[in-house]
Amino acid sequence: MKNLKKTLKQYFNVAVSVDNVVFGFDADGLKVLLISRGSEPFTGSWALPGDLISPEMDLEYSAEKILKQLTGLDQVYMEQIQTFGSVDRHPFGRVFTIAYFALIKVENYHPQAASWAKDVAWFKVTEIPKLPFDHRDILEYARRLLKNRIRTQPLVFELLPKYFTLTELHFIHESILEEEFDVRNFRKKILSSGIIEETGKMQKNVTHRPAMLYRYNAAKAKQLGFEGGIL
Amino acid sequence: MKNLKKTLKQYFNVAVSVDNVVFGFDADGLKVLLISRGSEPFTGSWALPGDLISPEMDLEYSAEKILKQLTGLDQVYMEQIQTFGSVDRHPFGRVFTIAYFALIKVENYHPQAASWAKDVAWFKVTEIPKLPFDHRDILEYARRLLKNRIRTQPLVFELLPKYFTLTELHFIHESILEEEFDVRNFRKKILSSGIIEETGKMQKNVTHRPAMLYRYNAAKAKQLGFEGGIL
DNA sequence: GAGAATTATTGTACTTTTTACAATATATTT
DNA sequence: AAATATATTGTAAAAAGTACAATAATTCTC
Repeated sequence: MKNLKKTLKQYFNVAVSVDNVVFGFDADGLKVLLISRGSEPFTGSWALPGDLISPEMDLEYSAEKILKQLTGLDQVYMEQIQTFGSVDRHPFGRVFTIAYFALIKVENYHPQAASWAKDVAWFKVTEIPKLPFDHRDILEYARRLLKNRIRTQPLVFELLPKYFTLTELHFIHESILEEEFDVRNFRKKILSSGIIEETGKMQKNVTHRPAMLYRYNAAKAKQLGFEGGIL
Repeated sequence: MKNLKKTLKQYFNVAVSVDNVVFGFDADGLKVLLISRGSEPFTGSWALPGDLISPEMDLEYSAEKILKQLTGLDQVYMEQIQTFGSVDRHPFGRVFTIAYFALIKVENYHPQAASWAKDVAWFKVTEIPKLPFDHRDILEYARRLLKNRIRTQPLVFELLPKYFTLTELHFIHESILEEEFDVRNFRKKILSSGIIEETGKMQKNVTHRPAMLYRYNAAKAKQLGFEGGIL
């Protein structure tokens, strides 16, 4: 047993971190939240928000905590996407990182300083600066995953405000899927699915014909089980 | 910097393991490979094949190595599925485990002893014994993932022999999806997809009308990009 | 070797879903 | 009042999905 313990010791010699890919959406398209690193290594570089995990903290909780520190938001849609474990991905030693993605409504977003973040900013997914570690790979992986998920799960509603127009819904699908959809067919399909409902309200302060506002009907979506997805 | 190093030390105090969910398929249905543990903790218990990762070994390589030791197989379809990181999932300390699934052709399988496995056996996915750690959760997660993937990716061909009958292909879909498909419609659809092709060969040594043997056409599947999947 | 047993193979009509395509409506601005 | 900007709506044709049952080819049994 003594021997076993000694052997074990060499394994308990690595670290694990969490990195979050935080997606947001506005009139400009799909965005990702990056921080300017406040600690070594790569201090000052734009990077995915992440941190090492304390040995006494649960994995999920660690991911949520980072997001909370950064955005002040709780109860955000998060999903674990992949663990990256190349031997040399971190200059300080062997660090596995577990990537999560989070979808937030930009309207609710309140940036906050964090010990590990000197600055925070949204970047269009098509205009990402050079990133340290393997963060670029992680981000691309997250984009692919989001793209794959979006057709079969109602994730877009995590990114849109509570009330939204069909045009916004249309645009977010086109942004994420990088593909165009016919206006009439899109509306027909989304409306006949029953997962969104009219609110009776209209768009205000726009310089053109105001659109009707819709809202997501989570109960209906759940009831339908979302077989086959939205589009 | 000295201070930083000291702080870091408390993080480099965890271990990471890999656990593989190895699926196989035969006339009985979908199977999972379990080992009888050869080391502490839970020695002698049936469990998922897995091991701690050495700090100097890449993640992917670790997962492949375990499978190789166990089955003698190389170049097997493997995919990372999820990382499990509850604080108390391992009695020896904080151990994150990264789960992979592997799909193997039972015909190629040659069981081998490994230091961490006293015994190896296939279990029907519907008849799994009590498992240690959170292996039950991992297994169920893998089953769900396989079920979701199978409609949109040609994974079944990783589980079937090189030459197979349409009845086998039909049965494996029904086994994994836990759902029945009409024989005529199934055949019509799979054949019209173009991803399998006739071999001209027939089944032999069967006690009834022999079936035609087909083979997967990977080139065609790739060319089609598999939009929409098989079923 | 005739009939039984077992699995393999095939088509058609109906329903549903997807696709292609363009004119009109409602608001603000000039 | 006209120009500008975006919102909203329908129809016909094609493709895909669904429901459904009879016949064919082999071995086995007597």
